[in-house]
Order: sequence, then C-alpha cells, then structure tokens
Amino acid sequence: MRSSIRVRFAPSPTGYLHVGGARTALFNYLFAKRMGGTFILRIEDTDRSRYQEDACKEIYESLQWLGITWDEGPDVGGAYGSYVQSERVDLYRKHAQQLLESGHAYRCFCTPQRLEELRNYQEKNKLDPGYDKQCRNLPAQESARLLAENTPHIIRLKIPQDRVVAFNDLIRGAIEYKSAVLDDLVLMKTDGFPTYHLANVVDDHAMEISHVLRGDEWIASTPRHVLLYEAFGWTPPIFAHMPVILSADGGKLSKRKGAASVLDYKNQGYLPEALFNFLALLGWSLGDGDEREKLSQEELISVFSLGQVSPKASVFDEKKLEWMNGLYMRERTSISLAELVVPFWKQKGWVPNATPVSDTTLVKVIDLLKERSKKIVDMVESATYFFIAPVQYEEKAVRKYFVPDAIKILADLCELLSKAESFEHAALEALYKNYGDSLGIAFGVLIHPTRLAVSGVSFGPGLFELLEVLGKEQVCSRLQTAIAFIQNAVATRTES
RNA sequence: GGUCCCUUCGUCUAGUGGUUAGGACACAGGAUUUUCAUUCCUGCAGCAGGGGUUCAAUUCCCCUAGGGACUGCCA
Repeated sequence: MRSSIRVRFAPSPTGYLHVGGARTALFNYLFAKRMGGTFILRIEDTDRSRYQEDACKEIYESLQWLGITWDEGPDVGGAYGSYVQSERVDLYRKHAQQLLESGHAYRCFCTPQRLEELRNYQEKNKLDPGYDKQCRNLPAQESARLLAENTPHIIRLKIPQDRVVAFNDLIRGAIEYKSAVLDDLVLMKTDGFPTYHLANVVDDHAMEISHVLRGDEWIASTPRHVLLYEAFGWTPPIFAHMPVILSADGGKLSKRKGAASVLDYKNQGYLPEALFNFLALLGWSLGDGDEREKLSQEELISVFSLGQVSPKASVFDEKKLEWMNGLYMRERTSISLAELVVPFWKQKGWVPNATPVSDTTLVKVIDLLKERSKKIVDMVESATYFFIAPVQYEEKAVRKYFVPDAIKILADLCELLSKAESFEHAALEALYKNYGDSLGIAFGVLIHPTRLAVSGVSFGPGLFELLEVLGKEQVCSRLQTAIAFIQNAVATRTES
C-alpha cells in the first residue's frame, strides 16, 4: 500500500534539464521510494514567453535516462491530472477569484511602465525595492469602474502587515520572516495566466503534495507561499530546500564550464547509473560512519534520508564523477558498452554501418579498452589503431625501441608469426617466449618494439590480446611497415 | 542596499563538549603488471577569523569576514 507521502518534481519547460534540477528530481524520487510514497512529475508552463517546444521532451528523456521514473505525470496520467499547468488555468482563475472575494487579494491596475519607474526611483534613492501598494486601497467603485472598462490588470495577494511568518525547513530548521519585508506578490498576470506562486500552491494542495522538496532559490518565496496557504485556509506541506550545485570555480554551473545539461553527460558517454550515484552523493551522505560511496539505485533508496542532506552548496567535481564512471564501466558487460561505443566508431568510419554492435571482434576490442577508460568517449581515440594502421610512431618510444637491433628481431618475429598455426594470445605468448629464450633475449626487448610497430604507441592493452584481435594479416603487414621505417631511419642516420 | 541562508583537507564529505579530526576524489611516492590502466600500500593536506559559555570547544552562543539565494506581470 502506498503511504500518504506525495512529492513532485515541477520543472519549467524553458530549456534543458541541468544537473541541479536533476538532483532535485533525484532527491524527490529517492525520498518517495524510501517512504513508499508517490513521485509526481508536473510541468509548470505558465510563462508563455519562455516556453520552449522541445523542453518537455528533453526533460522526460533526461529523467528516464537517469532511471528516474514517475508514478503520476503528463504522459502517464494519474488521479490528480492534468499534470500540465497550462491545462489547469481555470482552476487558478477560480482560486484567484475566491481570494478576491474573501478580501485576501486585490486587483492592481498599475502598468508595467509605472512599476518600472517606481523601481528606478527606489533604486536611485536607495530605498527598499517593492510594490508601493498603490492599488491595495483602491476604492471599490474605482476598481469596479476600471474593471468594467476592461483595463488590463493583475491580481495581487494582500500580505498582512506586522506578522511574523514562520515555517520549518527540513534541511535548515526554523526560518522566520517579518511580513513587512514581503511584497504583495502577483497571483494572476495580465495575460490571464497565474504566476508560479499561485499555480504552485494551488496544485500542491490539489495534488495533495505532502513534502515540497525544491531548489534553494525558492526559500525566500516560501513565507509568501505560507501566507497563501493561510489565505486559502489550507495546511501547508512540509518544506525542504536543496542547496545549489556550483561549478569548479565556485560559480554557477553552466554549459561553458563543462556540461550542465544532463543530456550533455549522456552524449559524452557517462553511464546513467554513475551520474545517479554521483548526484545522490552531492549534498547528501549516508552518515553514521557509513563510508560506502558506490551504491546502486536500490541501495540508495533503502538508505536515503532528508535529514542527511547538507545545507551547504557543493561544487560539482567532474574528476570524481569520472572516477566513479570508470568504476561502473568496468562493471558493465562489453556487449552493453558496445551499444554506446560502436556508434562513435561508425561515425569515424572505422566500422561499416551494417556491422552489428554485438560483432565479436568489436566486443573483444571493448574488453581490452574498458578497463583503461573512464567514459565512453575515451574508447574512441584510444581504439584508433584497432581499425587503422598507425601512420606515425610515438617519438620517444621510437628512440627507445626502434633501435637497429630491432630490425632483425621484428623480421624474425614476423616470419614466425606468419607461420603461426594459432593466433590465440596464449599461443602467441608461447611463441614469443620460445623465440626470446632461443636467443637469450629479454621478453621486454621483443614486446616493446612489437607494440610500437602495431599500435604506434607505447601503452595499451596486453600485447598478445592486442595481436590476437588485430589478426595475422594486420600484424604482419604492420611489422613490415615498421621494419622499413627503422631501416630507413638507420640509413638516414648513417648518411649524416 | 535590504532580507534570508551557508562556512571541516584543493574538491565531495563523516564526526564529536574531551578523537592521533575519519573516508573518498585529485595530487605525490612505492608494490604488482611486458607497457598503460586496474588493484594494493604510503604520503600530502582541513575545523574561515575574533570574542564569549565551559574544567574542556572543531562541536553551543555572539560578532566579523567570505560565499550564495531572493529582492520580476520568470520560474
């Protein structure tokens, strides 16, 4: 049975879902699941000027990719719909009307121009900014006359004077505001749409939201919301405000400072379970001496508690995310990673489009690469030599390994390899061992030049696994090329 | 400017009125490995500052400094 815990994530479709929003969604999700409650997705699209067509799709995709699913929402429905605010405008109008009638709200006929002049004046004279409440005491018949003339107007909440508004925040504790510093906030706009404040409060009540877990930026609005609940005669939900996520330089997270959008992380080849885990630990910890850091979604659900959410803003440490992503990469099967990597290889033209991602050779390449990679895109550049023969050799390694003696060694090995019956890595290793032993040459003297010859670089997967994947033909041809290269270099050197 | 919030290693954090202030990432060194990576070990590094309260304060209170949010007919 579901508990009466109901929480919601309520994004505005004004752009991509950034990691801060994703973490708010994540905490809502974890809290709901932990408590056996309901997680709701609600779209707050009351600002028609900032609405972006694709934003909703991107929000859904981001959350789904992360593994955050909702019990009620625009696409899945639910008993409290609609879950899109632009489809609920009548409800907000009705409630605004109710407040007008009960004397908790009033019509304001001030023009945007007047408000702007007012703000400028206040700023110039170093006065506290805010609406001067000119329309608050407009005589009833004057208000009625303007209304009858269809004068554009808005509806404002009548904030009571000389009150102390107190509420408890689950993360920050008791918070108090003097009502005098609170503006008569706008409930309905000229265009007939509600503001966030009205729509949010009406919906949270109508949808029986028990806990409002939202971003820090709302904390200053909360006392106004409390007053709104009071005006309606409703009991406010329990509030918890999540701290912000900052970029490495301590500023706001933005696209310019790396990725900010959840989908950017997806496209860069981060694994959703890694981002999920990482985000959960950003501003939240297990506490109680529990030092686990790598936790599955199920584990996180079973231990999550709002009391352990830190009130402090935290810096998004990309390095730590990478580390954690690497942990999850190594845990994934190579076939599942192939789904993500192979498209990049196809894009490079290294793999024919028709090749299935589950192709055994491709999966073998991933076997060799995944332990050395922190994200999917790392497996693109580092896979180059699996698909194309090196066009140049790492300079430092050339000086070290492509010495004159290497010519004979590589030539011998080339000969032996071309006659090898098995190209399986254990067999190749035995072949190298025998050859080395017969001439009394150290293993490393054989291995390093070979690696450089076939890959062009001095580092990478185990040599014999590498040779096995490349295959006899490629290996021999690359060895020939390298031999010619060394001969040429030696000749040039002796000439000069 | 005003209101509110925040402050433990570079970063994420645990933690307590008495601890050698713990872990993780990063960084440095070492071991293992044919190389790289992994793994393991070691090291580096922190309670913003100043007052109180107290036998004792990183922990409680106040002030200062620094940071942030809000201050829209945006959310």
